[in-house]
Amino acid sequence: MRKKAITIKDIANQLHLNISTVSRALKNHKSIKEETRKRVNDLATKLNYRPNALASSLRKGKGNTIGLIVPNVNRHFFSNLIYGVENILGPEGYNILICQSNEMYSKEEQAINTLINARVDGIIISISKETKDSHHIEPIIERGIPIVQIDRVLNSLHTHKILNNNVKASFDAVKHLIDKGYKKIAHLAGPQFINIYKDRFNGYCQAINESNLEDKSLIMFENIITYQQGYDLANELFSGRNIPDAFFAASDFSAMGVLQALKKLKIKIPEEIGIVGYANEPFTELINPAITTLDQFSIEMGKEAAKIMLEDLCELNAPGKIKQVIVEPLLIVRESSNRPIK
Amino acid sequence: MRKKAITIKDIANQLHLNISTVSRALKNHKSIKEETRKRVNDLATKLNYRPNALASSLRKGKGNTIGLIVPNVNRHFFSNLIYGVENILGPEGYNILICQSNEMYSKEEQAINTLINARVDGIIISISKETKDSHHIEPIIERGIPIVQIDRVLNSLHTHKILNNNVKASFDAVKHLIDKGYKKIAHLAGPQFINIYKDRFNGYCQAINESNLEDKSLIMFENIITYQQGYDLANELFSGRNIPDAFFAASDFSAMGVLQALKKLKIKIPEEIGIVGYANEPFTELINPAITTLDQFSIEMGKEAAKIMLEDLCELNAPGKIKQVIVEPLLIVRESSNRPIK
DNA sequence: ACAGATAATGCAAACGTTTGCATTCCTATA
DNA sequence: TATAGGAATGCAAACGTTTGCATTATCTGT
Repeated sequence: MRKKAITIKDIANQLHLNISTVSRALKNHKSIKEETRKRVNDLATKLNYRPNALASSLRKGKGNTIGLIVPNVNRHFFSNLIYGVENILGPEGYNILICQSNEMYSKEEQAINTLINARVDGIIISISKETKDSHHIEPIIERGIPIVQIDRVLNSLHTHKILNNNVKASFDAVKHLIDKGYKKIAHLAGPQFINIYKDRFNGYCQAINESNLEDKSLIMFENIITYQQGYDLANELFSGRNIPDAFFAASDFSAMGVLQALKKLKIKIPEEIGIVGYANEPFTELINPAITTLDQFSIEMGKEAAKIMLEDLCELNAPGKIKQVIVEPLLIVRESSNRPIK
Repeated sequence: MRKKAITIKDIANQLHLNISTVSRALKNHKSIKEETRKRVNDLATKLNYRPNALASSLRKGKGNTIGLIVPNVNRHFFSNLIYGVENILGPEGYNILICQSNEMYSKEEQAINTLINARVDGIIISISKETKDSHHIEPIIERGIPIVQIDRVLNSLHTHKILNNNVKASFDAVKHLIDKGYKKIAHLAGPQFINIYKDRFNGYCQAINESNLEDKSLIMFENIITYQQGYDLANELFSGRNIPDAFFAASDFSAMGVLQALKKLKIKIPEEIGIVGYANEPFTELINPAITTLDQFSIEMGKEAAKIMLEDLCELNAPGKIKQVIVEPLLIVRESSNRPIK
């Protein structure tokens, strides 16, 4: 039973003005007499007039909306990205259209179509696990829609990018473990076809190789990123003999799994075994011992993406100029790796 | 340098058809010959045609978009709500426009305006802390835009509501502690002007009052919802004499604070002191001892809200019929309160 | 071969703005 | 007094669809 909305036409009729005059009055156009402007605005508020953004967007050819595609909105890292993006773009008058890929290529493709059809002014995307080619992204580029890739990116795609320096961060983390006197450091890695996990592994390798460790062999366990995987692996390892004395995990969750397993086994952390995680999940500082980890500044990353988007939208960037922001994660040393140096 | 987009007009011209025919062909209208339908569709894909959703929405008077207003997108509970909503509404072809109030009335009001102007088909909202009147919500109702309140609600407002049964859940939690033999149960409460915290306090009161405890006095500490507040309070309490033997916290974070403080003090959990939190934050099951808590089914709540919205949008609901869904949280008993009953 | 029905397509208005250009109405100046 | 010039407003097209109604093409049965 929705009653029809008030339009500028209604206002124009009541005031015996032309719609164009009303339109201009509402936009504070300079060539409108102060008096009529007031009359128009007064009536508008009295009638509870709301401009129809759809009509405006259609006419102007842009909708003040940007699309955001993430694998999942409820994962800590991604919801922080959203938060950052919204915090910059919201106050600038942009609407945020949210899409989830649920880690599926097909849904990502669908989301892109939706956003193109909605005539968004720009798209910020963190790609799904399944995404290995940019076929579905081409239409965005063809249409000249500004696009920013964030964290999980297709390197081959020539777009703005916001990246974490996963290599450096991982290098720092492992270096820190070495400095603390750990000599046999294992890496709990994520799937290597995802750029961020690959990079974390590389950082680990570099640090080991550049070290003065006698034994520079790499101990890498792939696909250990959940709590349970970490927990099980630790138990398995410590029933054997050749055991590492430190873990650098590509995920806080697996680090947590290891930590809990070790605690049950009465192994002293950090005295006997050191642990470093990745992502600075909220729980890492709440647990005892608190877990050393890397903060990714996820909110900042979202903000950076939004800023670059904004620059593109306002055409502040030289056309075709590609920007790349590398965010340096910060090693947060906590108890789980902080043993006195001998 | 955005080249102009293909429209049905372009297709019509190339095929010497009328735009209305093209429009109908693309929509699989029955009165279009199979052959022309194919010709149209083929050319459309060849030209990479994308329907302009703005134009369509304008013409049809509805945009297949729903607005979602939450205090913060990156809080676990709210991002789960979003996840639930998106999971139902996305596949139905609805776009989700996200707004944050940042717990401010003014931003909430602004968000509502934005959404009305965008001509969303419906609004799902979880109100901010500051929101105590519904003045800013009236315009939504006046316009007959379907609205669903979720979790944090204005009770006085006659709208669909998705609620957690905070009273019952809290009652259960405290009852559980009593059953486990705890005799002096304190409540760490949130700000009492927010409905959910008020309800949790009420559930606590009821359980104590209905119990067989000798001492039925209520021990309530208000505004203890962060980790630090819980931590500090516990330390303060245990330096005195008259100390509780169990805590029911309205927040997992303060429960965690208490737990860590007690662990440092070498107090045995759950043998000496029992702890129950609220919300089933991820960390509650990762810590040792794992924290007993209440799962709110936040994703389910989002889904329920979306479903009711969908019913309204499809006019399946009798007009004016208000629905209210009460989600019953589930007590998840873990170690922190699970001592053997004497 | 033709009326009448049915299938397929075309016409034009409408959705609510924005905006370049045209028009009107003043006021100031020569 | 005629007029240039600016201030204020009006006119109408355009944005890209959708849709009721009108029109034309095709078919059926007699």
